[in-house]
Amino acid sequence: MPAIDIPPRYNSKEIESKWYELWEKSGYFKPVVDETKKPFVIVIPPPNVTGILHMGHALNNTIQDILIRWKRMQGVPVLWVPGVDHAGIATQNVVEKKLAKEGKTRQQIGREKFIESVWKWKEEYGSTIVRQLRRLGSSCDWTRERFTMDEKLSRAVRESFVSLYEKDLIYRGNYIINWCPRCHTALSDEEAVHKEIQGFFYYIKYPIDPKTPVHGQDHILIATTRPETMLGDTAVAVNPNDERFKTFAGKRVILPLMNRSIPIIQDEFVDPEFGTGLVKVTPAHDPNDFAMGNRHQLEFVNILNPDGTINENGGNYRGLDRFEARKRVIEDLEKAGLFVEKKPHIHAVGHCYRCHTMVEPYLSKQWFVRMKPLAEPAIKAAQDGRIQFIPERWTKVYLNWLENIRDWCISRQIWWGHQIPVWYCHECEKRGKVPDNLSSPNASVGDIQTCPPQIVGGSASGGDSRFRGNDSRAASINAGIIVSRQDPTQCPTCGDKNLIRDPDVLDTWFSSWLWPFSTLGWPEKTKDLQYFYPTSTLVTAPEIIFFWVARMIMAGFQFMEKEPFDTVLIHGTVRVEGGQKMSKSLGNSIDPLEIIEEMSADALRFSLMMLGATDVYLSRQKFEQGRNFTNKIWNAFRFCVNNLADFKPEDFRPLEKMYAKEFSVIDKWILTELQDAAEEIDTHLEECRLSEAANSVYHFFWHSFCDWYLELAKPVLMGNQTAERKVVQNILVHVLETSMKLLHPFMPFITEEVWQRLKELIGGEYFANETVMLARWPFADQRIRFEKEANAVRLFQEAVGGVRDLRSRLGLKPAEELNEVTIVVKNHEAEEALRTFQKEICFLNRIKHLSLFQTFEKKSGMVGKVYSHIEIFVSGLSESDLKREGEKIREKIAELEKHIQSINDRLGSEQFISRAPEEIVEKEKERKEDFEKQLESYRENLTLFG
RNA sequence: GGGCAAUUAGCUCAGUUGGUUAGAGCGCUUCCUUGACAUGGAAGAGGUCACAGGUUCGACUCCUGUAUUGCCCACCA
Repeated sequence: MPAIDIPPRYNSKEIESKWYELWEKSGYFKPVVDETKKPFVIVIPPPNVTGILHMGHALNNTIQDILIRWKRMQGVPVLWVPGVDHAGIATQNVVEKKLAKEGKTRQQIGREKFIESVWKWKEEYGSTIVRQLRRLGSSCDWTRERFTMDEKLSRAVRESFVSLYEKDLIYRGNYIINWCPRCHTALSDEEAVHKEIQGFFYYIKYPIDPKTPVHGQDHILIATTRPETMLGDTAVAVNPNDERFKTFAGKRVILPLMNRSIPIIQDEFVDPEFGTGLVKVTPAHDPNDFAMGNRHQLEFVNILNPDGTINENGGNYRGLDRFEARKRVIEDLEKAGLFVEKKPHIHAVGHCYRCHTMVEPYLSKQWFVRMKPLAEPAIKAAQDGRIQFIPERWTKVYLNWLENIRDWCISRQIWWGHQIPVWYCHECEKRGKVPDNLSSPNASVGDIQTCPPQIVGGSASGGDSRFRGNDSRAASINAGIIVSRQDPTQCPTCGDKNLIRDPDVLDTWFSSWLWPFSTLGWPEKTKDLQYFYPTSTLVTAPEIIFFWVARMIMAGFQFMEKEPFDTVLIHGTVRVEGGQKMSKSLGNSIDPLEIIEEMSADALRFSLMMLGATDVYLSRQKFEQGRNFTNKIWNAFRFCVNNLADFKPEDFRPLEKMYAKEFSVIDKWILTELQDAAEEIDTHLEECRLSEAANSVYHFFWHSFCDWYLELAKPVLMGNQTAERKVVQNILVHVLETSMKLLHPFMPFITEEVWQRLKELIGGEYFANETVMLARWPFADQRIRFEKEANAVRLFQEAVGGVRDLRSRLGLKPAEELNEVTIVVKNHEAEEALRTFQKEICFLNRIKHLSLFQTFEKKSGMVGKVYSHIEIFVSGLSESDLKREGEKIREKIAELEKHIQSINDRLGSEQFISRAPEEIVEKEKERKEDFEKQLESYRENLTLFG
C-alpha cells in the first residue's frame, strides 16, 4: 500500500482552511441545475452588516448547512443564498458613534456625506460576518451573495412600494406611533418591546372652571402615570354611565400649570373601576386619547420635540427633557396645592428594540402598509398546511398575530436605508393641494385607520405645518404627489420642476420581507427566480416570526402569488447555563470563533447539534463532546489505516458484491447496525430532527463501530488468516467511508480529510467523486443487512460484560488470565449464538478455558452472574461477592413476580380478553411465559447463594 | 390582563400517532496508562414519568383541574 503518514493529532486549523478554499474554488457550493428535478433552496436569514458571529448565528447556520449538505449529497440541486442586511437603525447608530469619536455629528456633515461614510464603513467592516460564516463551514453559493442595499434589491424595494401604493395598500397619515427619542425615528409596533417597569400613579387635582360651576365641588381628581403629558391635555373624560360624575358632564376644568380651560367629555372607553374614574385626555401622546380626540373633535396638542424634550407648546417647561419635566411638573403642582399623592404602580412600557430607550407614543405623519388584505392568504396557507412550522406549536403564534394584525408603520426618520420613492411638488403644496392623509386615487373611502386629526404644533417631520389639511380623498387627492419607479423631473399636475423628495427611509424589514425573491432577481423574471422560487425551508429563531417570517409570507403571496417556502424550522434560543439569554450586552457570551480556534469548527457544530432541539444551554465544557468526537474519529481512522498496510487497492471489493458466507457474525452485525443507522439518520433528517440524527450517527460510530467492532477486529487483524483478514479490511474501509458520508453534513471538515485519505489509499470507482461533499448519500442497503445476528450479538455482549464484572471482582489484573469459565445456556438458540462467539469471549476476557453447557452440575462457591438466558460460573469468588449477587437475584425475582402478577391480573380480566386486540393478548401471554421461565431459572440459582 | 408551552435520572433532554422490564449525553462511583484514542476503556449506582381526578381492557403518552416554571402578546390612563 502507499505509505500514508497519519499525524497522531487532528490538525483542524490547517485542514479546515485547506478544504474550504478548495470547495469554494472548485464551485462545489454552486447548484447543479437540472430542470427535471425540484431544487432544495434555503435563503439565509441575512445577518446585520454590523454583526459578528455569535452562538445564535452558529446554531442557525449549522442547521442550514446540515440540510443543504445532506440534500446535495442526495443528488438534489441545492442552493443556499447568502447575504447581509443593511440594518438601518443599527448601522446608522454604529457609524454615528464612530463620527462622534471624531467629534462630528451626522447633521454637521450632511445626508450625502453621511451615507457615503456608511458605505465606506461597510466596505471596511461589513464582510466580517461573511468571513466568519465561511469559518463555520457554511456551503453557501457565495457567487449569489446579496446585500439589501444592492442596486437590484433596492429596485425590488422600490417596485414593491410603488405597486402597493397603486393597489391602495400603502397610505400616509397622522397617527400615534412609537417614537424613539434617542434614534429620532418612528418605530413599528414590533420594534417597541414592552417591558414591565416600576412606575407611579400620580394623583392630581384639576380645578373646576369657575365659568361652569359644579355644586359642592371645586376640583376633580385624576390619576396618571405620565404627569408631564398633562401639558398637552385637551379634555378630561368620564364614563357616561358613571353615576358619580353625572353632574360633571358638559362642565369644564382649568388645566393646571397651563391655565387652559378644557371640557369634561363622556366616553365609553373610560373604565369607572380604574384609577379615579376620571381620565385626562392627551390626544397627541396616547393611542386611546388619540381615538377619543377624534371621536370628540378635540384639539391635538403635541408637546414633545423629536428628541424627547418639551416643545413650545409646553409653556414654561419648554426645552426640558421629558423626565426632568415630569419632576418639575410634580414640584409645581405641589406648590400649587394640586398634587395629592403618588402610589407605586407596575406597568408595561415600550422600549426601542435597538437602543432600549423608553419610547413615546407620538403623533406624527408616517407611511403605513395596510396589512389586513396581505394577511389573508398568509393565514390560509398556514391553516391548510401549505406552510408548516416545526415545531408545530409556532403555527398558533403566527396565526394569532396575523389574525390581530395592525397596520405597519414603515417610514423611518433616519438616513441609512431605502429612501421613500415619493416626491412632493412645491408649487402644488403652496396652493394647499397636498393633503395630510394620502393614499392611492382608487382608494375606497373609509377604511383608513381613523379620521385625520387637526394638528397643533410640531410633528415628527420637523414641525412642518405644510401638510396640515383635511381629508384626503378629495378629487385632487394626488395633486403634487409623485410616487414613482423612476426619479421624476417634473410635477405631472402643474409641470413645476421644484420637487422635494420625502426625506424618510423605509423600515429595514421592508427590504428583508422581499428576501426570498429579491435575492433571486425579482422584479425581473430571471432564470433563477423561475427555477429556485419558491424556496424550501426557512431556518430561524422564534424572535423574528413577526418581524420577518410572517411578513415574508405575506410578501410572497402579494408579489409572487406563491408562498416563499413550505417549511419554517424554528430552533431554540442560545442561553448560558442558568437560563440567561446569551448576549454580548450581558457579557456572558461564548465566542464561537474561539471555540473554532481551540477545538475546531466540526466540534462546535457537532456539539451544538448534540445539545438538543430546544433552547440550548451552553458552557465551554459542552463543546468538549464535539471535540472528543473528532478525536475519536481521527484515532479510529488511524487505527484502521495502520491495519491496512498490506491492503492493496485491488483487494478492495464492494461489500454488496461479497458473499454472505464470507462474513462472520460480528461482520454481519456491524453491517446491519450501519444500515439501521443510515435509515435512522435519514428519517430524522427528513423530519428535521437534527439532534436525533446526530445522536444516531454518534452512537453508531463510537459505541458500535469503535467499542465493539474494532475491538473484535483486532485478533483477526493480528492473526494470519489472510482470507478473514481481507474481509475485515474491506469492512473497515466500507464502514469508514460510509460513516464519513453520514457524518459529513454535521462535520464537513474532518470527514473530508478522512475520506480523501481513504480515497488516496483505495482509489478506484468506489471513490469516483472528487469530494465527499458530492459523494452519494448512503441508503439502507438490504443486501448487507442481517437481522438474525443482532440478537445473538446482544447475548454475546451480555456474556462479555458478565465475565468482565467477575474479573474485576476476582481482582485480576488486565494481563492475568482467567483459568476456567463455564457458561450455562438456557436454550438452544443461546447456545448456538454463544458458540459462534467462543473465541471472541475468550479474547476479550483473557479466558484460558471456556466451557458451554446446557446443563451443568453446580458446585457450591462456583457461581458468578445470573442472567435471564445465561449463567456464568467461575471459582474463587469471595463470600461478599456471592452474597451481593444473591441479593441482586432476590431483587430480580421480586421484580419478575410483580410483572407476572400484573400480567395475570390483566389476563384474568374478562374485559381485557374481550376488548384488547388479539395480538396484544397473545403478546401478553408470551411475555408471561418468558417471565415465568426467567423466574424459574433465577429461583433455581438462588439456592447456590445461600 | 390574554395566549402558548413545559414539568421524565444530579444536569440537559429523547420517548414517532395509548400496548416489552421508560432511554441518551454529560456528571457521579469503582477499576484500568492492554500497542487507535486517558479528548480513552470497562463495570456500576441513579427515575412511584409535578400533583389530583377522569377516559380506557391498558396512560409517561389522551381529557379536566391544581401547582410551579418559562416564553410571547397587550393602547386600562
